[in-house]
Amino acid sequence: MGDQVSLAVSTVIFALRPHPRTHRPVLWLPLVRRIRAPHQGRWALPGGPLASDEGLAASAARNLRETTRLTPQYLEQLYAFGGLDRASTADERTVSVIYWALVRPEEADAGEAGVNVQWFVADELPELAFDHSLIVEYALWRLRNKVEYSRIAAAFLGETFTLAELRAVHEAVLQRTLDPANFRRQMETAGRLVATEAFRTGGRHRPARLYRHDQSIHLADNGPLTGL
Amino acid sequence: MGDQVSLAVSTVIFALRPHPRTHRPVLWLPLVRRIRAPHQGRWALPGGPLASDEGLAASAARNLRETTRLTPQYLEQLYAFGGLDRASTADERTVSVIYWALVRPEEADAGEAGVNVQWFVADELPELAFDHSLIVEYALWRLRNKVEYSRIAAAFLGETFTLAELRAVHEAVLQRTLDPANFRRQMETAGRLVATEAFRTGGRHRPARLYRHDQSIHLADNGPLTGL
DNA sequence: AAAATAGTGTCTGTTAGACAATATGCG
DNA sequence: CGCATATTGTCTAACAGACACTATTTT
Repeated sequence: MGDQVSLAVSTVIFALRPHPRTHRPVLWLPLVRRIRAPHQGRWALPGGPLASDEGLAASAARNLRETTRLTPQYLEQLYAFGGLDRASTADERTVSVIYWALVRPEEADAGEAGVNVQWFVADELPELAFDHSLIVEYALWRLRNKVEYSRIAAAFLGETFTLAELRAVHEAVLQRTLDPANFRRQMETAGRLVATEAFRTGGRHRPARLYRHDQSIHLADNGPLTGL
Repeated sequence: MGDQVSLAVSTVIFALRPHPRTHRPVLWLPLVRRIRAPHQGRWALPGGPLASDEGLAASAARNLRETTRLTPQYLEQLYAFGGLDRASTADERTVSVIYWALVRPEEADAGEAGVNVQWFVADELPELAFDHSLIVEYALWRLRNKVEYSRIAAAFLGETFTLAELRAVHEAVLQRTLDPANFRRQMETAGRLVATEAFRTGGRHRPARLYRHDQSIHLADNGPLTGL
């Protein structure tokens, strides 16, 4: 005994914020500084051991709330990592179930929650603890993939939004500009948007119509349980 | 104490075999009859507790070998299930990491390995133990999805194969007929096939060219580790 | 020659992308 | 009015699917 496998849950939390230099919206994520060995002092994904009385997703959501004071708009399981090579200085063996989440930073924003928590631009991360650099890379790949065929981008926006706002989210995630005309048609063809009668005014230009997402369509597959 | 979470690994194993009535190739999978409570007597996915000295995928492969005497041609993680509602009569809490695998039944075939192991047609399963019916449904969905954009179908075939053979695999997985002309062009366009100089003779018709898969292309993403 | 599958050609409808043109509120 | 973005229109290349047609081997 003593060689029991322990189970942890960690989460890659994405939010959209302006880049400090370019001021264009980019992906950020919060990391936690490790205060004990192994990898003491390095930045790591927020997470912790799975409590015996909570589900995997619930554990991820709780940890997210404790780390950032935010509520996830979207939460999906990413992968379970359990290789023997993970814990570099290990008597103990840990399997980590990783989730990824999208949040709206507006809500509690710069509260900067915990003292050992700091937000980083997702594409400019330091070397992380354990295999967390690899995990973040994979989560980014999944997000960039999924934004193209699901209504996941909604998680970064409010109840209603203009097509330009929605397009800005896609552009930030995909890191390339999109043709406004073609983007509009793709969204219309996809049939996930519902036009409202309201318009966004205030710019020095023609007001844009506000849309909302069709609530009758599930946001995405949160695993085999909810989605199809 | 005593409320520790235990970790198990189970695998959905797919093979192609003729349907007992129609004789057309369909998906089969092996199940194990439970010999103890809970769900005693019901059929369940092969699996077992994770040994502390083996990785998750290694555990799945070992269990697959012990259950079917077969070597997986393809193995990928499906999902980690850890809801509190899983174990129906539980003092204990179990999180299951599920893998899915493709095997070639020709190899050891009707050995029918263990005495409590039986193969079933994937679309004609009885009610399974725990949430395993849901899990199989999800695995089928993943397989049917993936066959359309990866070279996963290769796992059901030998080193070389005709386009008709490859098409038969796709048809069996997708459960619909495919146009031979269009299928050929799609495979050629995808660029994953390499034509050999050999032909398959023996039918009462024109011989068909044999192809092989481009080895330089990874089979698929076995998680973030191998694939991209 | 007849059968049967291998393999090619052609047509149509849909879609992604590039880019031109028009619409309209705001300063 | 003129700017800036919203919104619509048009054209082309690529692709999927339906289906006709030709090629080649076995019996």
